[in-house]
Amino acid sequence: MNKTMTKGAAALPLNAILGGNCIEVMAGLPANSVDLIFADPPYNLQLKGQLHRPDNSKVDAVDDHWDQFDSFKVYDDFTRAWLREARRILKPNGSIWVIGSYHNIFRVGSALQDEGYWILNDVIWRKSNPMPNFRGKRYTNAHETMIWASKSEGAKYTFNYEALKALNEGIQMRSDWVLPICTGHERLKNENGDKAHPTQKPESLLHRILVGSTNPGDVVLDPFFGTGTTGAVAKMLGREFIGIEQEEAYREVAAKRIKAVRKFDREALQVSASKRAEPRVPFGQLVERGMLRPGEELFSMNQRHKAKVRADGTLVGGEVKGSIHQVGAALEGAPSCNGWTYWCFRRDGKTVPIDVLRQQIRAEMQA
Amino acid sequence: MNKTMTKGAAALPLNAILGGNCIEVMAGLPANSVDLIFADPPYNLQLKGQLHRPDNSKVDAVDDHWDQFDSFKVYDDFTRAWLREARRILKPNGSIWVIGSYHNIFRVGSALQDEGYWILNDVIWRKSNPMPNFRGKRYTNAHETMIWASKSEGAKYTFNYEALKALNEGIQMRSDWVLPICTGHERLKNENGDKAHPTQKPESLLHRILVGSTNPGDVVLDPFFGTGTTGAVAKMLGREFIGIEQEEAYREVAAKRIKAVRKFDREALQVSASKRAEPRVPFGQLVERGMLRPGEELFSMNQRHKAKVRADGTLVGGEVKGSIHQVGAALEGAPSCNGWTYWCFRRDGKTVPIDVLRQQIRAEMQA
DNA sequence: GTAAGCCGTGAATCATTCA
DNA sequence: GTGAATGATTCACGGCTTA
Repeated sequence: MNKTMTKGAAALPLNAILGGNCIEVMAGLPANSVDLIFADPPYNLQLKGQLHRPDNSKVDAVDDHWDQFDSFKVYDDFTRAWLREARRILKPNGSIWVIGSYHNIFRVGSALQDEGYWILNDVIWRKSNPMPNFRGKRYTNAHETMIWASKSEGAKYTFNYEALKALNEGIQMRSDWVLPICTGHERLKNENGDKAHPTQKPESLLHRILVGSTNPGDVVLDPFFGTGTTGAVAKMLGREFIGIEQEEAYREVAAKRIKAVRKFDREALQVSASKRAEPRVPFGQLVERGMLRPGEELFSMNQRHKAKVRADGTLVGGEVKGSIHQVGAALEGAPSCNGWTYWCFRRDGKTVPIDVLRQQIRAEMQA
Repeated sequence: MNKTMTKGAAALPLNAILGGNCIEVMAGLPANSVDLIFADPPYNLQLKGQLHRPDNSKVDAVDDHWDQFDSFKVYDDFTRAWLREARRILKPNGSIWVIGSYHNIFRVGSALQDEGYWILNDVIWRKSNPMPNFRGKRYTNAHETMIWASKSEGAKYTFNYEALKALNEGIQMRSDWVLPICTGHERLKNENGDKAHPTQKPESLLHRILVGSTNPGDVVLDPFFGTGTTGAVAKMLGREFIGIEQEEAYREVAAKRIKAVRKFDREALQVSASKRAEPRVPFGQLVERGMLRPGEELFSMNQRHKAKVRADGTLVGGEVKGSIHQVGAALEGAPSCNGWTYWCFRRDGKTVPIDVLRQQIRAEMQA
């Protein structure tokens, strides 16, 4: 299953789990090469010795001067360093997801903005079965926060709007997702029955992220791979993955897990497409093909206006001449108008939107 | 109703709305004197052009001068300055709530931590009726984030656990609160009918915060008072308030509003628990959660039709694609169809209606 | 009087292609 | 690169009008 893809000087190892420090490993990967990054970085701000400064010098675990400020400083430096490498690797139209809790997410969000990413949404994972607060001293910590950002302002990121709307039964997907935490058979265990990883994320979370922000064949990088939830879901959904994980024990669990995953069949991976992707049909073609006759009258959806079709596919309505969109906008006094859904024609006493004719043409094109 | 309370050198004006810049005004207030701070600072939205709805009406966006900042640096400096003064004024066991969106909340959260506050929870306000995303380019922005923090680590902050549990029908209050946005009669209007303030917060939000984090008689400071929601709810609940607001027009509206507020009598607090309809469960969630696999076949109740599940929660049955309801209706030649009771899946040789899976999810949600 | 339907609106970083 | 043309896009409520 492993492949490599050559991009510029360095090669991009696909469907592989790489060992080592994620900042160093990412530094060896080619620029502008991955479509999506999902990152679940360490939350704990008291990591001390486990963290490296951006220059890779180790933080002294027995430093007497260790205090809260140092702690934030080191965490911020670490965060900025990995986010910088991640951004270099990301394709110009790629996007990143980062998950965290109130311990670290504000540091991460600020760093994302400072490094030039452009935040698209913050999304709340609302846990349907969180651990209660036993001491009754605070609110039940029932959610985690995810940040979705593009590489830069104005980038054309992937967002499968229709697919997400379909996932949500026809209503556009919101920024709060109700999903259970990872338990039961999905939760990976060691031989001794302990959980294999303390913060294993549910596959449902990655499913929604990958369906929404990638297309089949896209490359997904996870720099804090853990037990490989990102890789497992990527494989199911026909995406390529690259995992980076420092701990050998986790790499082993992840490799075994992903090996057992079956990819969904091709038909199942097809997802509701956006109308923007449909081929463009000029209105004039309806006239050329005789679906509408020059001189025929069209009526606005609200029955308040009418216009006449001309041989070149423009309309005349009152004083206004122009495209179906221009005439519709002018008659309504609106800044814009979708002529396809605005205008109707009459056949056998019935009023039919002209969009029906466009759909006929599109159906023929596919056949 | 106004009183003053002398603390050290300066006097603490109670139940007053102070004009001027909040940083300067706070600088004139005595240290360690207020029990709670609620702050709804400018979000720094950075909006570009005009946004239209699909019906071509204009979205009345926040374009006020007070929300404009030249850069993150300027915004950060402003944030740190007011948070520093706020912390000085706060009693050692007091706490602070700050609300924001992804535009600013990460800056605010980092600043809180850097200034020495200790974050207790981040709390999500899940809006039951948010404005949709009109262009289909992102997730519906359906929530805002609040941060609750004590003055320092180890402080003995107020948390009325039992009162909140009672508010939540006997279940421990979680970090996500579902509340509607401020509309209807509660929304303050100018004489011309326009909204008096672009971002008025619902009283329900402040109600929960004040019940949870203060006791009767406590002093609540709001440095971005706006139209005085904090003051109004504080008065209802028998707390003292101090408001700071730069814009005279807002101060006038707030003063008038608060004057009309009556302190609660017990009876008014009794709110009939609204019977909620059963929560809607999108079919896609069964797929995301692995209860049904993409590619798996479903069978109609009458065994006459079958269809395949796709990754986005739509079905393919013969030539027909769409939701469980749409495909069921099409295959039956019926105008409509309840897909939940129409489709079945097979497990261990048995045929089971998919509605069983929905009931499982609902049971989890209620637990 | 009541029910059904239309209209307005809310903290929004909200387009893409072709000439 | 710039500007014009095409044409895609909304959920939950509250208030008011009409039947």
